[in-house]
Amino acid sequence: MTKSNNRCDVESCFLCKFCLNDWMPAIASQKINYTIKKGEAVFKEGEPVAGIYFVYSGSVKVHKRWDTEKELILRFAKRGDILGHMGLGADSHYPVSATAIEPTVVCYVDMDFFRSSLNVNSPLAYNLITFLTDELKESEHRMRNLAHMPVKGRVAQALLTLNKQFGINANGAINVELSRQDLASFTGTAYETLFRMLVELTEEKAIHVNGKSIFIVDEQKLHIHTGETI
Amino acid sequence: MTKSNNRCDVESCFLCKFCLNDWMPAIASQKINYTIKKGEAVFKEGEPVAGIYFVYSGSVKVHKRWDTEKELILRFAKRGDILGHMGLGADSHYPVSATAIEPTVVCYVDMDFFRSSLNVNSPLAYNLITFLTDELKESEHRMRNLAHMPVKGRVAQALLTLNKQFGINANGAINVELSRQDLASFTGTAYETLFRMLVELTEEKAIHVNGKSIFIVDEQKLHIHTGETI
DNA sequence: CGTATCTTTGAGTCATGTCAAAAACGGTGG
DNA sequence: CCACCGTTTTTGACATGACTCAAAGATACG
Repeated sequence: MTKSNNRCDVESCFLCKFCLNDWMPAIASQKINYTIKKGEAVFKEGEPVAGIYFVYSGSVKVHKRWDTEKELILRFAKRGDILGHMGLGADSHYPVSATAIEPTVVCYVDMDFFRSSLNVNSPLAYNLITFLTDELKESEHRMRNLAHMPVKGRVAQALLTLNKQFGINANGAINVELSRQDLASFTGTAYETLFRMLVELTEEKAIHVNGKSIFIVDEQKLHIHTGETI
Repeated sequence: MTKSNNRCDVESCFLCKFCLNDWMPAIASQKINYTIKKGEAVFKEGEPVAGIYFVYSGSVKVHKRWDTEKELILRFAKRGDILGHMGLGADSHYPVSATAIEPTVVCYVDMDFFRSSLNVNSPLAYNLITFLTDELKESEHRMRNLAHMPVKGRVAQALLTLNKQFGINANGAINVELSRQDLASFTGTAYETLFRMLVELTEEKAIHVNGKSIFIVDEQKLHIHTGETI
């Protein structure tokens, strides 16, 4: 995790939207950039909260461990996304870990400073409220799916989510390099089970797998398993 | 759902904290009270968002359905708690239902009005941010548990949560009247499975069941199943 | 006192996790 | 270029936790 002072300017980042305005130069001056290697942590579960991060480039997985050997990946963050906002709550320890899944640059703002910015900048606060609400919605949605949706549907759901979040690359494959283990953790299932499901979905011609690349061939067939209308 | 205009004054409600101040009489004037019968809905999944609710008395379950026959109870709300804050997000439809589990009075504020209050009242916005963050934390915690924790542990966890939220009554039992079906839905399991787990926990002398009442006898033994240090 | 609802128990099935091992792959150094 | 080693993928067999279905008690209710 190496430090630098590049300014960042991300159209989709709601902090940037504010800190680039003339009337909020204070935030910009507080920003620090960190470069993070693949597999390296931005912060770890249980650590005291230092600040809040915004992804400038690369991608990060946000995960929570269970029983030393198992983990659940809660979400992914890419350019423009926030990390560490859970540090805003009552407890001053991160309840999750954030680990880069490819070389990543994040922009860091001290939590006290961010907190006071919220108090003087209501559009920023309002944007954060909308963001948190949508996160909560998504989280409760996935919670219900974990409770009631069979694994195959959850795999389908995970692929659709990744497709939406990362888009497709030049070849038409979902544009993330994600290990099978991580895909399993994101689905909330065992490695081998995930594997079998990918084979089944391939046989149904819903997806096509080539090495690490995954292509969504027929979105409708995935939706059948999620049991959700689009 | 019958309408009235009682003023409410709930120490633990963060809206009340603001709307009782002289400088925020506007909110108070906008509040409407609704009386809701047991089993009646405050709002239903899929309905267009009208406003935000605060529980004045009684208790409400917040739940999300799956497949017509199954549901997951996400949380409970009692005196002072918010309902319908998910309406603050991008989509203008409630993603969950809220149903009274006992006779309840809620206080209603129109969403547009609440939104504009947030813009002019930064302490209110800041409080909401803290609240949403803690909700999100809790939600992701339960998400991980649903993915990895066995049912017995989740039952234990559910009982500990209920104990914490509702406290105990004069007899020492957890102070909610909750159907077994609802307890199962809160745990994210089938009715019969929940039942067997309650029997097992009773045999282990971790809890004691008497009719609908549940007593926590040995909190430590419950914690063993949740696998979490206190 | 009959009907409906909820509780309790039993038995069977199935999905999913676990374990183990073979096969394929990728890199490294001689 | 090849032999070697570590890692990831792939497959098979198995164990079991949890859900389903069904039916018998119990309790509430009108």
